Amino acid sequence: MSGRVQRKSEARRLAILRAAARAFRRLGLSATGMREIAEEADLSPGNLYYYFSGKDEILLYCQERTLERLHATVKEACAATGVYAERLRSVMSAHVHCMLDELEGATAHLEVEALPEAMREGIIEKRDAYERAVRGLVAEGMKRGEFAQTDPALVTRAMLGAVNWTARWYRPEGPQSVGEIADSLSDYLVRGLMSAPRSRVAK
Amino acid sequence: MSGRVQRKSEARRLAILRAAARAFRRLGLSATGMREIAEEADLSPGNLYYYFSGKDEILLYCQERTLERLHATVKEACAATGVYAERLRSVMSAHVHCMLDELEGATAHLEVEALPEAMREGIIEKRDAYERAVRGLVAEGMKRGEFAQTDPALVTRAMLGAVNWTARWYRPEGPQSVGEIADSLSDYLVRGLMSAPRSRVAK
DNA sequence: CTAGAATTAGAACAGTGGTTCAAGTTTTGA
DNA sequence: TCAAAACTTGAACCACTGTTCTAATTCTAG
Repeated sequence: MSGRVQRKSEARRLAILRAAARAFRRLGLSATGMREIAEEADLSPGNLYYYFSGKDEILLYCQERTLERLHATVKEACAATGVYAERLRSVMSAHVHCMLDELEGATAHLEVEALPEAMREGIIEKRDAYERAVRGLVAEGMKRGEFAQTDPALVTRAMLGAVNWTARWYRPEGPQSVGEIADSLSDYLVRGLMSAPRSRVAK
Repeated sequence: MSGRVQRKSEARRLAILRAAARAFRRLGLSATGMREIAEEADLSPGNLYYYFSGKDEILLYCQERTLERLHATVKEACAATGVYAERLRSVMSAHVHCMLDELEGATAHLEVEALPEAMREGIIEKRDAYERAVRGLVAEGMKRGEFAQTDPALVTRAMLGAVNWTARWYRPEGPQSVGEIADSLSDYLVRGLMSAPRSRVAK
């Protein structure tokens, strides 16, 4: 039976993708060459081409994997019940984890422009779908009066910018854990949506 | 007198830097080669080396210029009087303008890692000084009770992330002007700081 | 055990992009 | 007007990086 070998090969592909994601996160996308990916995945540069057609494809799969994870969490939040504030918080928190977690943290999806024209379309569609879903939560929360009335698109982009940006400044050796960052950050981002009476509390 | 020619040369250097900043913003940093910069600045590739020692130096000056502009605005806000909410809003708004404005918009400063080791230090110092100043406004607003008590560092990074991210999605042909984006965005970001009683307004 | 498939390595190739250079052209100052 | 300085050019150079290729090694199935 060839199922065995195929499964093993599939696992290897995944391992390479994870290694690539690590390398991208550590060195930055443009600074990470095939040789670095090979090094991180423990195989020779030429061997990468047995599993993937090239760097572009590796990048493509990295981005797809991450976007699918993100989409899964927001889909869950859409289906959930409860106040929108809590749902949005969970999405933002998961997003932070998705980028910073030791093992599966990924940042390659932030640079869509690095993909060749032909591959971009699908990724952009997925990314937009995610953004649309988040915006849906924001908009619905506004409609219900739970959030203040503002431009949902703009606010959504602001939130996503803030969480995406964590990849730039987060350092594992820092004082806060990923979980703490995820909590505080999502807290702040959702608080800005609240339609609380703007009472200015002096002193 | 050689003052005349020197002044003209200096102006040319500036024009090149602006052209480079435009190219960086339009094509992305790593996708912008010396040849593109030359094209945008209307001179030959080789000629760039008469004014700058290389691409690294161009990038360095681009980043310095932008950081100095940013620092100037936050310095002003620190010296100003009035509520901290308003001061912070003005800083965030200026930051957005600094990145998106038609003529002087710059984004190269977002990629410090692209600089060679030797040049990084100074830029990082400037960048951190800016961040520190913004954080100072946030922290002081908290101490005065104007803002809710949270981690100033984290919130500051969230705000900067949100404004920096605008460079990724802003399109000049979009429906909103840079000014509108700057206003709405800084509004949202500061609202999240407010220590309003968390009254949940139902329905 | 062995033939064939699957996998791997490492050298060589090719395009790209930063940089250099020698030789021109324009500008300046006397 | 003329020589020196300032400026400009375009081709050539070179290191780097994605990729290909061939030969070797490992694994699988009968």
